[in-house]
Amino acid sequence: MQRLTRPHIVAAGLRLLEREGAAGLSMRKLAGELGKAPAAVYKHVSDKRELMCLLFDEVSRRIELPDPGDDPRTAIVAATQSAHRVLEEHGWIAAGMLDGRLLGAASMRLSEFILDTLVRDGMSDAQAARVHVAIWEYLVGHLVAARAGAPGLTPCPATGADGAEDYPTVRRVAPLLAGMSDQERFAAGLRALLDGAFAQGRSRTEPPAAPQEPPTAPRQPGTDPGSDRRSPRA
Amino acid sequence: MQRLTRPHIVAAGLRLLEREGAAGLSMRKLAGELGKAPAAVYKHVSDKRELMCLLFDEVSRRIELPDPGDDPRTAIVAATQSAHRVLEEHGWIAAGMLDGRLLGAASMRLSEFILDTLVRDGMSDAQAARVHVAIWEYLVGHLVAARAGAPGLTPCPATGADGAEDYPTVRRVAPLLAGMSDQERFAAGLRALLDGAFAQGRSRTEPPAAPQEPPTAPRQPGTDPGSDRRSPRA
DNA sequence: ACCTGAACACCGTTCAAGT
DNA sequence: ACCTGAACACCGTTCAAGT
Repeated sequence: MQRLTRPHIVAAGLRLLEREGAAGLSMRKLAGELGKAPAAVYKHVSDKRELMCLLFDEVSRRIELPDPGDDPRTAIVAATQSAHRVLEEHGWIAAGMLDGRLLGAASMRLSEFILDTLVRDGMSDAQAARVHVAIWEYLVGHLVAARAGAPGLTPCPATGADGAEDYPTVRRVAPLLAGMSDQERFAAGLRALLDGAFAQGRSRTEPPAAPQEPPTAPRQPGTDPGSDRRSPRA
Repeated sequence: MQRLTRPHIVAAGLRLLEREGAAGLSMRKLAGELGKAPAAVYKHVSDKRELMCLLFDEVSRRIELPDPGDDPRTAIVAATQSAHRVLEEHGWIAAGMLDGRLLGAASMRLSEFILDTLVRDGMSDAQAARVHVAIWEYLVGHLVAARAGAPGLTPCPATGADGAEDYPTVRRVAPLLAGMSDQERFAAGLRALLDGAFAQGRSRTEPPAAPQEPPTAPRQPGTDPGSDRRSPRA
């Protein structure tokens, strides 16, 4: 009866996702939810991936950015924690994350905030880029790993990993994770990452190369790290 | 002609994955690759997920652990870098990561190594658990995010995120990432994470709570972090 | 025991045809 | 313009029946 619009589609998609999870969203069910034929959706959205982008963007809009006045570390932790809280409510995001290109306008807001805060604090553009990506990767990893169960805690059956005798430390330590909230673990890891990054940024301008090179890692010769000059506006 | 065995199935699965990627592996194609009917596979493997576990375990076996003699940080970076190198060769692992329970015997080896190294260095069991999970999450995040494209670099079309005018810092800084190798970025982020974690471990035994609480984060009252005593063997 | 054929209940996507 | 019906080329999984 109603004419189909993109906002309708996005709303129905989120409803379906909330109700049935990542596996419950299909173009066919979405059309059904809207009382239309499957093919009708394709007049408004080119792809299932485009739909996922739209949905991710809608959710990302709810990420709150704090006042950047404080300590840069504090501001970045707060912004990233907000992103973590918003995104972890939607389990399907972790699943969508890896067919790629989910990033949209709303997630760019977070990136801009983090990068700007880092550079304003005096970090070089190149170092800020590195730190920002590391933060994003840690966030993504936390979201994905939280869905999958902590490592060592929940082994796959039928691979000969009963988890017990051969791995005593895993066995002793793994239960300790149960008593910690996800939020707290995330914040602690994030602060560690930032503390380390700020310490790195203070001691050297060049990307980490010579000091404490790990023994197994082969050195790659021709990887020019590019311009590592200070930003002109800092 | 040949009788079907689990090793045959695993080998064929890896072949298919290498040839066609994550989306190219289906139970039906796998059966076809082996010259059998789809249903035949289910006599040897209960599930597609069990198959994925078997495949992940096979690949994880190739992770190399260094001599734990050196500096704990160096040893952990080397082990995790080895895991990174092994796992990033197989793009399908990122995809498989999040229907969960992929962890098996081979990935437990890495967990045991990291936890053991941390505890042997004098870290409390609880702190070691936290740091280990953070490392794992960063590794997973890096694998997933590398598949998806760096944040801010490759926005989704059709969300109004052309990436240009509203996000000047992203625009200026994003290209700098292109000149850095994945390996180097990963190692840098990992070292930052570890540096921060070791610094945290040195300054306090309790999980991070009071100092520099971010403004947006609501405090959760009843989250008992559990026993944080030293390991008896350290 | 091990395997096949056939089916069940789904997918994303396309396209001629209708209104 | 917007939508429907029907189809194409797939999925994972099950199960009676064959050898």
